[in-house]
Amino acid sequence: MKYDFTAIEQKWQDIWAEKKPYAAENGGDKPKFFALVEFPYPSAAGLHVGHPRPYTAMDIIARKKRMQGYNVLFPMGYDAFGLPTENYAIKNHIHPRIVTENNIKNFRRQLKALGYSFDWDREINTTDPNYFKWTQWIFLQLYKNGLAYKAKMPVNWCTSCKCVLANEEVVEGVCERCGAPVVRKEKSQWMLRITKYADRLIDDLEDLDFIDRVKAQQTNWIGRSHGAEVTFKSTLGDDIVVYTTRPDTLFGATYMVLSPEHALVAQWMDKLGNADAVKAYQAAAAAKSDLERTELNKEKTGVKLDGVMGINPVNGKQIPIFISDYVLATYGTGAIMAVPAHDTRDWEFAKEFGCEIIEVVEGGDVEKEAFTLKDDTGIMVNSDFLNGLTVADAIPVITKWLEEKGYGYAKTNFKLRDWVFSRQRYWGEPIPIVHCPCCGEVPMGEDQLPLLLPDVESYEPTDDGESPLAAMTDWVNCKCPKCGGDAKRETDTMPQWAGSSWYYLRYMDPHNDKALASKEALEYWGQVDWYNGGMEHTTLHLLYSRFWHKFLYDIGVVPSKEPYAKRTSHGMILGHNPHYIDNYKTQEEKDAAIAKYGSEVYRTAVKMSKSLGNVVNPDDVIRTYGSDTMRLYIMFIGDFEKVATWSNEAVKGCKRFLDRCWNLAEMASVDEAVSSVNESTVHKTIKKVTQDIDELKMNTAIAALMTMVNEFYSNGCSKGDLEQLLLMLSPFAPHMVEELWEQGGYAAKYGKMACQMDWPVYDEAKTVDASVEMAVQVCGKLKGTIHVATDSDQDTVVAAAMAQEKIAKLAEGKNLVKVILVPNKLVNLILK
RNA sequence: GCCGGUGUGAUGGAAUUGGUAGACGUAGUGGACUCAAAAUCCACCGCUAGCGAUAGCGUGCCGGUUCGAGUCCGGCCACCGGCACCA
Repeated sequence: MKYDFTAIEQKWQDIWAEKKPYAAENGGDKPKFFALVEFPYPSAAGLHVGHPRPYTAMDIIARKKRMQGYNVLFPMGYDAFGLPTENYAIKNHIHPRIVTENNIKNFRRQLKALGYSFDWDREINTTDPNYFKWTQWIFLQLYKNGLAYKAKMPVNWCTSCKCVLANEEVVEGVCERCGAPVVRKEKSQWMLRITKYADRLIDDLEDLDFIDRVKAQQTNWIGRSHGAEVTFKSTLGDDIVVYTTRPDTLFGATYMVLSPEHALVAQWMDKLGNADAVKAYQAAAAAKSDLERTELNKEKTGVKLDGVMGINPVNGKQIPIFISDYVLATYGTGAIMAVPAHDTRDWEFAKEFGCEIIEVVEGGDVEKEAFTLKDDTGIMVNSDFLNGLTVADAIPVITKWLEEKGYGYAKTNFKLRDWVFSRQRYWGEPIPIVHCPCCGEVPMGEDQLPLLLPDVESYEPTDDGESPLAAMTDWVNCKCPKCGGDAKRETDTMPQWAGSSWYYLRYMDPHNDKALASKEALEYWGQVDWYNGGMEHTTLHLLYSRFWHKFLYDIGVVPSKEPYAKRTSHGMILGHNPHYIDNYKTQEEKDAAIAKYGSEVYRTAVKMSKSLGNVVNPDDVIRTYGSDTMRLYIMFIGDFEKVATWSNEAVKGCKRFLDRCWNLAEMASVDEAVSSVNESTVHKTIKKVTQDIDELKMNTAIAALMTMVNEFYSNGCSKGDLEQLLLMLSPFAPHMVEELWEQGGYAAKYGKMACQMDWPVYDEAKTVDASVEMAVQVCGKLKGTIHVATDSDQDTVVAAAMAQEKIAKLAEGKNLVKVILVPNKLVNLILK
């Protein structure tokens, strides 16, 4: 029999579609297990080889859990709102709904071709009105609880997408998606008060089984710092509130800096001796894009305000006030006290502008550089009642003093900002708010949801920053839900992250039209037990959905504080670099490549991209080798968490392995028991594979299966041996296994598919061999090996070692002073 | 600058967490089968010296702890990812 993978894979995919062995029950006696992978954005390009990596890994886990007796929920859906679809639609004059439909069809076909054990009856789509009805419903709850609000503020504006972006979507001053420069623009925007959850989003990480780098990245992003707010007076009588993490250094504050946008600057303007210079600086700062701000962060610039001084509350000293764009309007109070002796940025500024530098912590040379250590090594000086204290001791003393005098109080600050939640685009969930001339902002009635998108011809973005929906007057004009008068709809839509912030809940009860999911389903499934996804979502989707979930918990919708019990992350799949330096033969070609591509030429692997021509299409791999080979290879490629480079050569090894398994079926003897020669191999392999799958070490699990097959080839193989192999292989290569299971008569024997069988269990006693090979070391150096009975005692082992000619020779004329025995592993003889 | 991570043969990667470094795969070499090739099967495959048994070296670099270090500690170097004037 030939291994006709194309026919076999189609056959079993059809059977699974019909018999639904992967359907999850909402209840029952079995323990539940909710395995989740990030649902894809259905792009026009189709599935990339990067997608199958996490999908296959979680599929293997889901399949094994099912075989271990769990009721497994392993769902799939599409995160289908978003700009690329809209841009594609505009370019090709096709409605985004049609584009989305086509893309989803293609994705579904590709996912099914990979044989994933998704419960397809639970498929969801964020652009389905029955779905986004509940996205809008959650928005209304956020609104009613004061967590959604409209505010006029400077926002990130992508010059190419013509749309605002969240802070999380701006990377190094450019748009995360299209790479165009991002500028700041004053706009009225919908905001979500994620900052209210900042503390909980950090603190609750502790109890979660998330990989450390995810926790660290979220903690850094939220950026909690502890310090104090201190009120300085100005000589004009105003309060200037600053935030500092170093209240201990207050006596070293020799000047103040306000951000150029600070309200006091405008207030003081007509009293300033140099108003023109101040205005010019403000204008220059406002014109800078985020990119320019980050690029220009070396040289400190600023303007001193003539005619006003600050008064340091600890000593009444008058100190100058500057404006400078190194102080951000959006963090803390937008104003700082500058302590040049102990802050690098203040020190640089002070040197530039000739400000006084007063040392208040001993230990550095503050004329040469700022001394910034905040630990116990520094002792306070020049600080009146703080003198002699360590920094750590001084902080509570000064904080208490400030509180007693009414000058300030302890304060915690965060880098995290509220989430800019509106987008000036068409292809997103409409925000269900009505603007009424009499009643103001009015939320739509929940019974009016979903608020559908208008079906129109043109939905192109506008240059003036208005949503394309604004031009659709029939849709915009409506009645106020409160007073019934003429009103207008909100025309901005929600960002792409809205639909994905709660999608895992919908899988629990995807067809419910009364609630986002029933109470019973939410109670039954509880949390996602294991969620795998990309690191790039750590401070976007993953953080956002934790925030929404906590809110839903607070209003009693969900029973758990956190959505995901466990989070793992996969590395990217790279392609070969066509411009790698060794690909060029002559020196001239190499030099030309370096000139053209720079340091890129030194990388062997790079991100796959159309322009580099190194993209691997899963469809091609499946056509050539079959999807079982594709699944096996993408798991065998390397450490799951690290980046890996696709190799068309190495795929063959996995195909060969499956061929060998296929041929083994014909070689197997009729004996239905596990054969005695293979018994320990089989039990060892069960142990190894069972453990490795749970730890996401699919590469070594596959290696163990390969080793076992190699053993079968040398020892011979019984039907019983083969049965164990098929069971263990079934999560990895489900199509071929089902076929061999059927052909080998196992299906008839048990009346079940392989995927419905119990996962094999090992007997610890049978994993040990009768004899072992042990290493013999002399003074820690390997000198030979011996074969002894398993669990031999020290005397036996030493005797066996000494019986070797080479060891005996080394021992000649020396005393055996010490023996170190690692049972069944090694013996180390210390000879002197 | 701060946070997180990585560094092992020609190559992708293993190593039960302090115990025989290089499992498994790819590439390569030799052999069997074949008119031949592919496929398949068997064997070899870290470096240096030697016909050989063998000896020496070997997990980015330097040092330390230990009977024993890829693994632990101290100090460097290189690369990757994230954040970045956050007071």
